[in-house]
Amino acid sequence: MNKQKESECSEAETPECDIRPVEGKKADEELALMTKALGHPARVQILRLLARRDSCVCGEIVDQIEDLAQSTVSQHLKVLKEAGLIKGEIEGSAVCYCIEPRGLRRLKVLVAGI
Amino acid sequence: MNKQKESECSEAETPECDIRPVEGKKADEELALMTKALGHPARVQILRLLARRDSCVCGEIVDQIEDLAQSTVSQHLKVLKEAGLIKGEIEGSAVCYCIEPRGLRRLKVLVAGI
DNA sequence: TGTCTTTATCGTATTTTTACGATATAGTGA
DNA sequence: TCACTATATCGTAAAAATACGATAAAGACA
Repeated sequence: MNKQKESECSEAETPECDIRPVEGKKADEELALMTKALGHPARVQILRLLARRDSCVCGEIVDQIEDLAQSTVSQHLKVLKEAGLIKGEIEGSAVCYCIEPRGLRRLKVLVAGI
Repeated sequence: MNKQKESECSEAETPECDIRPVEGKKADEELALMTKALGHPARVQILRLLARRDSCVCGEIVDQIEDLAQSTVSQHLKVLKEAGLIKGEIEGSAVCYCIEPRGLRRLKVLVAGI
């Protein structure tokens, strides 16, 4: 059984990352990395799951992603984390995942800028 | 040497595709397919190349993508085409590629809707 | 302490992606 | 007709992604 603790996601973000260029070689690579990370149905589902909440999700992600083993979901979480789209914080015995607002915002800006 | 013919991209689009849902399993798969297609620096570069123009680009794409063989670029174009993000029209002896406005718009809507 | 829960990591098999050179296809123009 | 050009496709090799079960790690709690 999974508990759900509602821990805070830090929503106060410094806007430094939002003023980087939205095109050029560097931006191309950045956008490619982020879209590649999002390029799997399970990862889209996870990102949506987290984006819909104000708070982090602790220990119920595996249950919500259908038909995938725990280790596989963990791997998908890692991909999203490495792309800077989500973050995971150890919260007692569980790990709480939430959106990395800067990363998601950056993705949206880059896609909108195409 | 590559010629560049400036052929028209049809910009008048029926908006049917813009009123589909932006979340749910179907939308997740759609978004995953599109972002996966975009998840490579060369393909981001190609999409940007085409998005910056009003017209199609005939036969100079390979030159602009550095360090990749012609056959590889052709493969990347195919991936983008299959994802509905670009289209290619045979224009005399050359093939002209341009943005598929509906597809790109759909991608933007889906990403913005996360 | 020992056991349970939760999540990450490892090892591995399978599939997919990426990239290339070679070749096919189809139009252009001498 | 015969080259020449532009693009796609084929065959193939190497790398990366995907998924799983098994196991490790670390906290919770009796």
